[in-house]
Amino acid sequence: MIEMPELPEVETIVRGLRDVLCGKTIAGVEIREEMIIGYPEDPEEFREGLLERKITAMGRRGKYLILELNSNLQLIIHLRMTGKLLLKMREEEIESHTHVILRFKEGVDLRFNNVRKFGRMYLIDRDSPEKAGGFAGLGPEPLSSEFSPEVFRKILKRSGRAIKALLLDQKKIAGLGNIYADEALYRASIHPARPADELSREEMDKLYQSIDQVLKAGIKFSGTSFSDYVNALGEAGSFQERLMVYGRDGEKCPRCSCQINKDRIASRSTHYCPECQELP
DNA sequence: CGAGGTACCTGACAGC
DNA sequence: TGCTGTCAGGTACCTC
Repeated sequence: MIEMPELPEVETIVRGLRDVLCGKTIAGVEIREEMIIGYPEDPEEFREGLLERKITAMGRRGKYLILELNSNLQLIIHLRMTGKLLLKMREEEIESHTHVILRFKEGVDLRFNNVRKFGRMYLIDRDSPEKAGGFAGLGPEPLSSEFSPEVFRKILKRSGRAIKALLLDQKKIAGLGNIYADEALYRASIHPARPADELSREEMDKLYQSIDQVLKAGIKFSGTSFSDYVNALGEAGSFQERLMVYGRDGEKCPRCSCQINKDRIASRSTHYCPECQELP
């Protein structure tokens, strides 16, 4: 199981759940913590809306999971900081911090588990994405063809904000979080506090490539797990072993051997090498 | 529009 | 041991 998911972790979760859940019908919904339900406002409406619905497909957009249901409905899930989706047999003991349980006719449970209760579930009509939090306002999907180097440069040129803040802004680019933003900036040798519109064209293109590479590598290694969890398929993510700067403050930079810094930039803890990622 | 702060909530960990 | 303060991978909302 994976905690605190960014794009690669959510993608890993979707891949692990898709084959198991597609075609299954929701026979019961247990809401143990109402604040998790983001839409409809009435949790009972959420519960009744899900009953007898079949999951027809699963996908992802940014850090949101999408469960396609019949009757033109979508169940949109955002795990925020500590959310997990656990696939369990109905008779298995319910873990603490389990807030919503979808029970399938086939005897399987999908359990939404979330220590900090920041995560949300939205049941919406497919044509009303604006009801699912920031879902409708997401920027381009970084691993899709719509996200070209040209599109990326335009986004950066329109803003004088710190590049790190821009990378974390889901309205600009969907799916990057604090880990992968730091890792992408390190790979591109760009200081996180640099104003976005002051990067050279070469730096912008290098950062574009770094984002692509770090996200694909994250997916390849099934995401980053900081605890000894496994995903729905029983696989543990291992990308934490390949992080270059995140969580490695005080250690030596793999490139130049000077000490990795941890500072507060764009109101977030930010890891970088002061030597390779110099301010001009 | 953006920056910066607060809020949401709980647990882990460091320091005393 | 236990108290206190700080921190955590995310986002929404507020004010300036």
